[in-house]
Amino acid sequence: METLEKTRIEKLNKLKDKGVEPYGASYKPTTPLKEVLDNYSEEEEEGKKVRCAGRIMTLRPHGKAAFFHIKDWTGKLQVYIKLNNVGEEKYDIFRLLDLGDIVGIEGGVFKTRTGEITVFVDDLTVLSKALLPQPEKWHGLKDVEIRYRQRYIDLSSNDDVMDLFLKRSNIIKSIRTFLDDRNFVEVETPMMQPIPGGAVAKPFITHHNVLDMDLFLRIAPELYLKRLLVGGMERVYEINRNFRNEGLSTRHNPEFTMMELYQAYSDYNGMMELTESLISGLSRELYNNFKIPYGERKLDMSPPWQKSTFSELLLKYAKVDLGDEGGLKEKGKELGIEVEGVHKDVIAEHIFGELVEKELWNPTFVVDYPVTICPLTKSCDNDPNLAQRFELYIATMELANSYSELNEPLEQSKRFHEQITDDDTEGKIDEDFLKSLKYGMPPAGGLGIGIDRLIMILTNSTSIRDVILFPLLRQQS
RNA sequence: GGGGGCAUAGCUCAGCUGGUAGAGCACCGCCCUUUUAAGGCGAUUGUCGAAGGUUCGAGUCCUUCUGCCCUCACCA
Repeated sequence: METLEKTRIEKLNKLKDKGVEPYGASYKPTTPLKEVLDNYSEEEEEGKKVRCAGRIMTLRPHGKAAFFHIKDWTGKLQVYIKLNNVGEEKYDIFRLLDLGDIVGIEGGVFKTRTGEITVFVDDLTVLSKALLPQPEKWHGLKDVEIRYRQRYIDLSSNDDVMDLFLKRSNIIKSIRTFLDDRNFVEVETPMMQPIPGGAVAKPFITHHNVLDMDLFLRIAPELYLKRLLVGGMERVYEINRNFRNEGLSTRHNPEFTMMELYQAYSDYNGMMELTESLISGLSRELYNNFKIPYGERKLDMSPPWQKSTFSELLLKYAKVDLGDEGGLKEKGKELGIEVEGVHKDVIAEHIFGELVEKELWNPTFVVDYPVTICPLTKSCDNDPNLAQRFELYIATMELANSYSELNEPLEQSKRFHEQITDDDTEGKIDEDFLKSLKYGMPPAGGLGIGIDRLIMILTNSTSIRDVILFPLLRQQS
């Protein structure tokens, strides 16, 4: 409503009339509010002066004095302002403040008779006058559409949302530390690629004007990271966005954050160890426990994690043998899956998605996929039809994907060309990548972890939109 | 794209079988110098998502559209 804004603009002008600059410059140094609360001790700190800044969240005026809470991203602190103490001029300025305004305060710390640590204001500075009101203090902001579209209000009014995104940042920091400790280096590879590769997905297309050249937002960094292996960078990782022009759901956002890493002289077994150590370690770091809540249930992240082969699980939950083409087709038809002219392994993959994934609750490594659906993966020594690949499932979600990387150039070339005729995808092969392999890529383990999904698991969020600051929504008309 | 649900004040929500649009908080005015969902008194607050239709009369019933949520399909 317009009048709410209007009355605030009037107050803004009154502040200006009083010579107050309502949009202050720097205000330093300030003590984080949590620190004020943590450091307080009755004997020594009574009356100790502090300087703090934050947004006014509650306001309880009592005529010639008032209590209010200010909030910063560490916590909430009560402030007491009294006419006698700050003088009429300051107090009149204070009277023009509203919920949502950002102020700086200076004063002595004390405890009220109800026992709350409070700052007794000596000086007050207006740092930002808010023209629109914050959501209601008691219920906060619940409307998910406003929460996603105007995340700034969500963050400022819902503490748990702020906590979650700070947690997200810390998790990613921990991942970096973990990898740095294992001597990985972080790199950045092209987000705009002339040939989108490294995964099967529809890309976004964009155009470079000066070069008059179509480019694709990357669907995966894989082929570039492997070039770095060829170049001799033995342990590389990248945490960055991938873009896939496909549907949206509680588990899919068109741009999402992926961590991909490659470790020379390792293989998918090495990647399994790394994955388990990383993710179980994160759950312990966050919860001090391997048993963590997710949705209505609990997840048991205690290592070692269960390991099952693709075909075992297919047999167990779909009652069909990976080698039984007829059985797979029949099962596929039952489930309404396209089977005509489709390779049996692709059918198996779909059946797996339909019947097996939903059973995989606690962390499970699914290993040894049919090689036909793994064009970038080395096949198993004891069975050329199986690939040295695992996918990690947690809470029925595919969370990670890993291979013993195929480093044989001629075989890689052959698989690319076969895949193209099969899939009729974009029809382009990254020939430079194939060329790079001919210079010799060390055997290596590769791993991709969907970071948003990992954050979902670790923060008990059931929608990917709750862990992405600005999820994609339709433009409002 | 298919199926299901939702949209009422700035926010959180009521609104029954169709009969003059409500509450709490916020906002506005007055009182109040240790309160904490401060309190007391008073006043205001609306394109009921949009457009059509049925009806004497629509927030309510019907149709279409828009947006969001869930779900299925594609995928990670």
